[in-house]
Amino acid sequence: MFTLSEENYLKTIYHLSLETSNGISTNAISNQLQTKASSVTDMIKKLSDKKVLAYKKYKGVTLTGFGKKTAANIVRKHRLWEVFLVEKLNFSWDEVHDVAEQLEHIKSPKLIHQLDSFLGFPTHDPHGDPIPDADGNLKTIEKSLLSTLLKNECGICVGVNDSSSEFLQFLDKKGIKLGKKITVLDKEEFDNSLSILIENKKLSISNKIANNLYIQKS
Amino acid sequence: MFTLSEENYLKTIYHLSLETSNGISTNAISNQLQTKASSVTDMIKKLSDKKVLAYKKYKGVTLTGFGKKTAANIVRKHRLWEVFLVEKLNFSWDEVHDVAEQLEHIKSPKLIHQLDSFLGFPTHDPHGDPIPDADGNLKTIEKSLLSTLLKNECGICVGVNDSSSEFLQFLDKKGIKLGKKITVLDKEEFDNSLSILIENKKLSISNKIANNLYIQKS
DNA sequence: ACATATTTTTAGATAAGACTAAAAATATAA
DNA sequence: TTATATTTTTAGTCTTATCTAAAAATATGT
Repeated sequence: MFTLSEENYLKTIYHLSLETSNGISTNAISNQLQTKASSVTDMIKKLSDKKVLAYKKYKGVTLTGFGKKTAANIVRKHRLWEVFLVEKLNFSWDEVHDVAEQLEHIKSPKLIHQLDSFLGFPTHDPHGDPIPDADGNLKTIEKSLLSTLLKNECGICVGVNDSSSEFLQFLDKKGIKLGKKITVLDKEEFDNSLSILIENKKLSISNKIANNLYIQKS
Repeated sequence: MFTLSEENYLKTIYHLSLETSNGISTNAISNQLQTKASSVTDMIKKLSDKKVLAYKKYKGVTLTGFGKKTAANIVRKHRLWEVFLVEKLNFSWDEVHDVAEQLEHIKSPKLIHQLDSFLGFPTHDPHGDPIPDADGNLKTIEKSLLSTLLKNECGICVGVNDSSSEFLQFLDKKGIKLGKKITVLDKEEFDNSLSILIENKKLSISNKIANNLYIQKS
């Protein structure tokens, strides 16, 4: 069994592992968790004693198979709870993160199995992120940043790269929702801003926004 | 804000306060929480510094108004989650306690408000215990232990005194559920056992059982 | 009422998880 | 390749919540 802290480290290392194929450095972890590198070293030792991390001094860490599964299960819980909050309790997608951050640590296999069933076995959370299955496997879909689309290309909005409430509220304000079709009308060389079409409305989108919206090309 | 431990002490003291009108002794708390008396003394000091307990050395503690409200809110969360688990996730009433024990510590006023609404503003948990309202007020109903009923008296089964899974499973096996009408057909002087009628079936009930079932007389 | 028993508190220790400061290892650049 | 910068680890400290053992206060029984 893992403590709250151990679970938070595991989850962070899991997320970092999905972004890089190398080992995860002490500093990368401490940046993410807002702790000091020395605290990370301590925890790394504990987690590698518990067989969830492979660790060689000064060489960073990688998750073991067991560690990957354990971490994926925490992420699974987090995302299922997010679906619950949005679908059943009328939370908006920018309000769910902090609560799910707490709920993900509840220990009850039956609870998560029943919740999954109650929600109709969802495959993605409200931000478009995939929900790992009970074995910890992730089904990733083909998606591209909106900023990589060329003029006249189009696709469905399927996810966000930044899930801060500021960004999500900005999207709400602009009427940009997951599932909507987006067409790139024009690209501005000068500042990499885009002119897009969404639900018959023309919008001007900065590069910063386009770099944080995922599109499934169609 | 209160830590997990602080919340558990508060909740325990709250429950003990409902049973006795006196101050709560250090030993009573340590028995309930399975900790040592010295640990209780430490925590009592911390909680009285935080203004939730009134404390005089060697004299036991009582909850302040603020403490009572804080504790009632934890109990409110516990019982709402129990309703959720039984009504929405198909848990049985003997499976909910340990999970609710974890869920009660989730901090989100919106979550609990929305959950309450989602559940249709329930007034009692699956064991018949009243759910404190958002201000911490408890509405207690008139109820008596089955063992105090006289021959030929009857009433509705409205709660349990012992909510261990052993006892609850025993009730399931006997077909005794909350809401059912129970009539005392006979009382045995020798061992204080009862002969009762429930749903047209005659059952023999030991004194131990009758001492743990609450009846609303009718 | 006084000796004994019980309860409660104090004092000091431990483990987890964080920290700071300094040392050691590794990476980078002239 | 050698000096410098960066990263990581070690060593030691702090806080929270627990513990044991002993001291102090209160309660009980004859």
